[in-house]
Amino acid sequence: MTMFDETLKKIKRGAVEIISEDELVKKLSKNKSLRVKFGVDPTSPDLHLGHTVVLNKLKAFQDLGHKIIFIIGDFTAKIGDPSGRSDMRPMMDEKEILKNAKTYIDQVFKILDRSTTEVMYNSHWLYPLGVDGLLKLTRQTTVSRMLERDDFDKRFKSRQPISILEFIYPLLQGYDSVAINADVELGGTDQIFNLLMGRELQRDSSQEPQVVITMPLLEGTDGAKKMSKTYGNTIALNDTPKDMFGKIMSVSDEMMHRYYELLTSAALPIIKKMHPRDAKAHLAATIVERYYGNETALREKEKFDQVFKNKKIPSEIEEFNLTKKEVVLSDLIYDSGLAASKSEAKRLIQQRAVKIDGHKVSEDKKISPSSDFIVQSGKKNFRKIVITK
RNA sequence: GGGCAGAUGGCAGAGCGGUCAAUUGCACCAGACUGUAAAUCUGGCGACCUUGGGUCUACGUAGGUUCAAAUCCUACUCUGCCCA
Repeated sequence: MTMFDETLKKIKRGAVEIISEDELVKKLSKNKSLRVKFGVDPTSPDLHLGHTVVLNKLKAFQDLGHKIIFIIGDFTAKIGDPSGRSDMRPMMDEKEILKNAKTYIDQVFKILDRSTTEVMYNSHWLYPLGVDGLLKLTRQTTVSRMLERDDFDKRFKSRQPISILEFIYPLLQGYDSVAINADVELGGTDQIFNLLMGRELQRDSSQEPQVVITMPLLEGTDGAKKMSKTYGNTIALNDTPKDMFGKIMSVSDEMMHRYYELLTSAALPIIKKMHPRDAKAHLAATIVERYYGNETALREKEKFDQVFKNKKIPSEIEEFNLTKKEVVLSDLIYDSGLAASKSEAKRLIQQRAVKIDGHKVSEDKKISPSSDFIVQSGKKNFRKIVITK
């Protein structure tokens, strides 16, 4: 196998579609550094493992000596990408967008190499574009072409609203490619339409159209929908090591293999032979290690075993200062943050989910503790109650 | 511009004058079991209280009818469809 074949193999690994492979080969064989575009709209402050599927691929490009153009869609975030959506997005506040953008960049560099990455904000060219420029863009495509899109088509057929604004989104994302003269653009499979729009607009501006590479979408912890903040099924890069580990452990056995496939380079046949619990623990440790280092990963694994396998009380527990001499247990549970409301606290007691120092509590009652103690609600929530006067 | 239909809890979606804090599914929480926070089964799932009971807030918004409204009426807002 030649060096070139090796390179191509690295790029193709895991990719769903490359449009077109011939063009990619042509671009690669020029032997110059390619401009690889990746854009994200900072609609929420956290990147999650779903994003890393593509980020890992970007890293691969980077390792091969290419330049990553990381575009923060501060302008497009205001519109909201309709891709894969079944409803309209709310318009976002500019301040919030910029705040999110900042945290995005920090997180992205947990994976990408800072020195060969260029970060750009698409408001830099989209604001100056103006209404004239925008109208010119809108002439490049037609309503029926837009309606060919699966997500729009579904919404149209199920009589859900689609605003004109959403039609404009793909044009703006496509224009980003023109603005930075992209050679390659990466994205999830749900992005295919937007990515292709870039090719079209580039052609209209007599640029060489970008090669489009799509990566699979990672399902969230629920195992059904794609990982997305809106569904609340994410594992975020900014999650604490504990949450990250725990969330991966809560994934179904079936999903675990999918995560292995898309997030690690592990050999799948070997994983399938492992005991599911051990395989999952290994996956969790591998991913935590990537973002928090080897030591933290080992520590989290130990803590997890301690709490869930051996059913012991964890070594580190959040503390709550109790100032009153006497307190109703349900109030204490609510005050210390173990329950969202007093009703819920009472319910937990009724369901025999509450333990004090390891002993099940059967009814709500006033307690007047003389020394510190540990309250547990359910299997995973602990609080150390510290008496303070 | 005209006509018709719709807006219900985190989501989907019942209810169409009192028995509705609102069927059901998903999500979520808990219990049992286990190989883990997998799977499965069971229970719970607005808030507050003097808790086998009571009070308050909630079915797009604002009013109205009624002893009583998510359910009827009016206006408004938003959405879809049809006509122009």
